[in-house]
Amino acid sequence: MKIKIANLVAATVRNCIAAGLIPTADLPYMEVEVPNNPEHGDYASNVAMILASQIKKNPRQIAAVIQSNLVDPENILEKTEIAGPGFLNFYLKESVWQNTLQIIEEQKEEYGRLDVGGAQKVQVEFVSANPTGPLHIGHARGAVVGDVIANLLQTTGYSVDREYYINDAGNQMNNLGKSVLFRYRELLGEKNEFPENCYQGDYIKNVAQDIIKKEGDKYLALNEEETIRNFTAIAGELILTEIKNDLRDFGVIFDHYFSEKELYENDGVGELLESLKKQGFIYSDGETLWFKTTAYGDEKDRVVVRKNGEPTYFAADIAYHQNKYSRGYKMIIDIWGADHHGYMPRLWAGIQALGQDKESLKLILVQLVNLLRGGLPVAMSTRSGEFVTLREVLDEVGKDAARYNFLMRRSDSHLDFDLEVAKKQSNENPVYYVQYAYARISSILKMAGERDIVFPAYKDIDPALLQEPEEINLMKIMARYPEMIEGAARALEPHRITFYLNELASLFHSYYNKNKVISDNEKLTAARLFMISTIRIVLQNALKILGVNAPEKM
RNA sequence: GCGCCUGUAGCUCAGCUGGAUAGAGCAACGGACUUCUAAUCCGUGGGCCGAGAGUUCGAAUCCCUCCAGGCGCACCA
Repeated sequence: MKIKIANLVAATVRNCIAAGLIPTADLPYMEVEVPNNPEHGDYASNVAMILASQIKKNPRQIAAVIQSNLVDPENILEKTEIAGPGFLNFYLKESVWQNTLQIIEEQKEEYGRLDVGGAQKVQVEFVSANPTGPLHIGHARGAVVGDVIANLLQTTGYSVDREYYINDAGNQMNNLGKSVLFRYRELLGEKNEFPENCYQGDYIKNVAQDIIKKEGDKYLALNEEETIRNFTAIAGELILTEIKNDLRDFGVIFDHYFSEKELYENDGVGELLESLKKQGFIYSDGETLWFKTTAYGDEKDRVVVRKNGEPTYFAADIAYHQNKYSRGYKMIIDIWGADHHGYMPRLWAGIQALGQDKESLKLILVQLVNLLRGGLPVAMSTRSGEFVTLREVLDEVGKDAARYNFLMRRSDSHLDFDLEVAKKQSNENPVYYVQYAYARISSILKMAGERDIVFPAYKDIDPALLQEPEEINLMKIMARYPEMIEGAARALEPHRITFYLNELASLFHSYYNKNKVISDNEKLTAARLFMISTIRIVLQNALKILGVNAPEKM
């Protein structure tokens, strides 16, 4: 709808320029938007003011010229007004809004599905936590944000893959194996001091226990180095399986798990460094190899091969991103914890050295979660093993409330997550507010069925009966659903959906309290049943993108 | 010291990439269940948009300088 108005304005301005009514000017970049104040029309445009500054004329005069020459081939305008400093306000015919009821009913779960992406290949990489311990609350936010961004892009016509990068190569994995070995010995009665830099969490004991159960004490007699390698592999495998299970129960399913280790095994890193060296991006200071990231705006160059001959994480990461591009992705989205922001210029430099456009790699920072319980901070420290796991959050507050809570804020704003509030089934918890609207509609439709009221077809209702202000507003906001989705997808901002849902649910609850849907008036009942059914469709489509359930009953 | 993010109602946050009189939820206060679900609704109060200068028809939004909080500044990942 917004696009229709924009096109209509653009066509009019072009006509006016061609007819000499407006002194020659470029067709400006202009805004068509929904005004804050509904008294300013359904849509408003600032063209006249933009043109005014270009050609130095009174914006209201220009607006008047545009207004009197408006072309409206589809006859959707009720009236237009010139207001304020020179806004053009457009009021649309009610039939336009009523017509969206039919569109929604016809398209059902397709309503809001767009093809702005043109099937372009996109990869979203997220979570990517080291398999050295279970996922905790901090990973959960990134998991939901990544998942919903992927859903959004999918629904707007991109071909999306979700990928998890397994950092299974560094020395933190070696520490994991070591930690398990210590617990293993401990459980088998050997006394030893547990080293500082090892993982303290109870899950390490569980892994050791598991090994004892399956293979007994045979590792006590074996070579330590080899045992650590074995335990690393076993523990990594077990923990990764747990991570996958947690994510699955959180509603997050990945298409690929990409192993850093395989990158080395296939010599991706070595080949990459070789080719970058030929292009002059790599130099040696005699002991280490440096990447000239300053060539692309990084504040200093970065080491890619250490003194001891081992490539750094950064080297592997460039190779990884080269691999991504080689798989044909046109847009690559990485979701990171905000504590990694210092790493951004480095990676952008890396992919530009590969000949890729900086714009093709979107780096999204998700701020850390501030975990509370009843208003008081919950202490968290990974190393000591004191942290709230994703599993505990799932058990305590459930998937829907957890996901919704993480989606209620812009991802670059800090988020307080209060376990007590998230768990409460009350008005403090917005997820229920939205779900309740869905359940209420379902309940009304069910009631209508029980009273043998046949659900009407669009041709059998008279949408002009929907004259209540709340009804008009409901139709308007539903008509804007696709625009909201497109905006959220373009900006990669999932939180816009929760705000939209809250508004739609609020309008519905208000309407519900004021009006009866099922009444003695058969025609009115039919029209209202039809409308609330379309509300239910929109609620369902939006909730589906969020990965939150839409319950028939609550 | 340098860099990134944040600063909007008592609290938690939106504000659609520069628009018109800055909005929600919670909390506070007062009302509405014999009714299609009260996990709801209706009403009332509440603001130097961190501060100061600047850009222009127009700034919470953009530029600059400060102030405050968070996070980074590895041959860790």
